[in-house]
Amino acid sequence: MSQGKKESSGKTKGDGHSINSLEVLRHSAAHLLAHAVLDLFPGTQVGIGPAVENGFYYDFLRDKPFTPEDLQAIEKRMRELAAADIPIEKIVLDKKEAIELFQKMGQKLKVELIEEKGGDQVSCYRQDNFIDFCLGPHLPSTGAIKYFKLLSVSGAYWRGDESGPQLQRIYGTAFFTQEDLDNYLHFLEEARHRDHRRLGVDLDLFSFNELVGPGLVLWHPKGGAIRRELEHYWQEEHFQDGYEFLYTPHIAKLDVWRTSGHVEFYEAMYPPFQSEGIEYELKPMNCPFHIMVYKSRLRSYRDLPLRWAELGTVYRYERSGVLHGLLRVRGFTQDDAHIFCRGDQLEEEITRVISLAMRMLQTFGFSEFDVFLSTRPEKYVGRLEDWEKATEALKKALEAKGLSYQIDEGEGVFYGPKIDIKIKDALGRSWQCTTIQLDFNLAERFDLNYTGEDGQPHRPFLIHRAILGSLERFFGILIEHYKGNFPLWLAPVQVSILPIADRHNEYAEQLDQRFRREGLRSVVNARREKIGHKIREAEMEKVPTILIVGDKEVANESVSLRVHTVGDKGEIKVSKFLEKIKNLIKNKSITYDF
RNA sequence: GCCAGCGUAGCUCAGCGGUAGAGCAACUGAUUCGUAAUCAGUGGGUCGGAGGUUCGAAUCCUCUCGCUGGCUCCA
Repeated sequence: MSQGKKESSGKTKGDGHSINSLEVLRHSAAHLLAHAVLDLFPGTQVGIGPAVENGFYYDFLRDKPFTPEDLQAIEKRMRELAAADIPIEKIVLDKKEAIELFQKMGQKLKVELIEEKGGDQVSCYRQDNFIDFCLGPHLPSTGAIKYFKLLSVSGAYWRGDESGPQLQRIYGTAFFTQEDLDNYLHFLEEARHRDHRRLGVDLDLFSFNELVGPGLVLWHPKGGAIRRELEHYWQEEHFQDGYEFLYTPHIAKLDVWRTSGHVEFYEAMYPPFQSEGIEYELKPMNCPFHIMVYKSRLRSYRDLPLRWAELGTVYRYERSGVLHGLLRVRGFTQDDAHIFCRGDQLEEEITRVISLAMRMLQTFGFSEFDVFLSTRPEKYVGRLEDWEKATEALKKALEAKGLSYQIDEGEGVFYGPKIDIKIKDALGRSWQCTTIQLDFNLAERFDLNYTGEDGQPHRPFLIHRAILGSLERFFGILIEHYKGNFPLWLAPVQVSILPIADRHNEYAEQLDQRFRREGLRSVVNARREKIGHKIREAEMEKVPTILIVGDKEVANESVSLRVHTVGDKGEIKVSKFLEKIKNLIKNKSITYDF
């Protein structure tokens, strides 16, 4: 995931070389950070310190770890250095000179960088006693760095190499105005409020358990209600789009993963286990099973395309440090499908998948998409002409849908080109969900064929695709996107009925039963509490519609409707309420518009 | 997996070498009430786990498990 908060400064338009750009400000802030660290902790070596999407960081090599108190002290020192308004000047040195200079300062990492990257002339920036090897540009002086904050410290490998030394990375952010900084800090705060791990506990949606194991999701009844709706919706959309449904096992003989090549190439496989002397393996993917169904009989060109979908639960050994709530787990359910088709059907099939993806994602209220087309990498399998044909089909399909997309040249996986679609959530953050991938590898390894018009065997194209990605992950994204305020059709409890006094309980129960018969998820809160208390409880549970029933409502066959986050909507006839709520649910309306 | 930080009641947290605490939640009783917290009482913890130091450990040390922020990884 990328934290795609939009820069709000307006002073940058991606122009990294304008002196007024946020990028320059942040890069200079990174230098200021390194300057402060060297002031306070002499002997520290500096790595690299670039501006990044939402701020900047600088990497340091030092024996002792930085503590939160150190961070505070560093920030204080930065403010002092900024207040001193030290001029930042560019100096150009001979490469040899530069190496000697940094060698003398004990900055071995910098020497390494200069040796590798520096030309005959090496550009450096100096502010007081701090000198850095850097292309620039920078602000004219440190005084312009006013609105910044250090955010966190973490480990980072030198040059991203796991076997190399580990550095300490200090993250911070900087803006041109206090308002922009405040907005960003507010955004971080808002993201914390929306954190699906927090809301998962508060709303009783799901949990993890130490005994059960890390990365293994337990869906609670309320999360289960949401999943059930997701699955129904998913199945209905796929049925309407001509898919058929498969169910396949969670384990298979290791041999199938040998044939598929996973044993050799896929790192996230769990270790196999033995039974009756045969090795079995938990499935990390569904593809081989679908392929085996394909191969269960001869296929004719008339049979194609075949669109086979499965909500298939797979298990992948993700390294312990990468697990993250529902967004990165070890057992998850892909909304998977495999399409077997002829070359002449390719473009049409891909277009259909894109349409389906757009339709489904829009249903959840996602309206902004970033689309990426990844093309053939250097190392690849399959025939060049198939790659070209498939890549062309992907492009044409995107163009047919009028989607603007970015080409990631050479970034495709080795087995085929692909389209990835990222959605933007309510906070503007990007999440990858949909992926559409051609697979020349498995088609070959499993020797897939169909009989053509000519009576000869032909290799079908195999498309592997997921729309939501995985149910767990998509659930997590939805929780954050809606901030737990699910649209009516997804809300675990849709209606909370609150009798004012005991004598209204019977009426409340009658309503509840009637609602259930209509397929609504409703509950009665007959606790002997004041109505204000029960309203508070329902509001905190984020129940979309709250129905208060007392003497008046019993007499009128009505309810008093209160809509979550909106407030009191007044008295409404039960039949009218039912009609409206059923309509909102049927339309999968994002808002509750009573 | 790596670096760092954190694990005390269901939740949020205090206590940091001398008999385990608060608020909320839960439970019991009273209250029968009209749009975001009625009052009173009660129960609840091998202080993540294991070992060690100490007369004495939630508190100090070691190991381990889990979580968090990153890195790396996600053919």
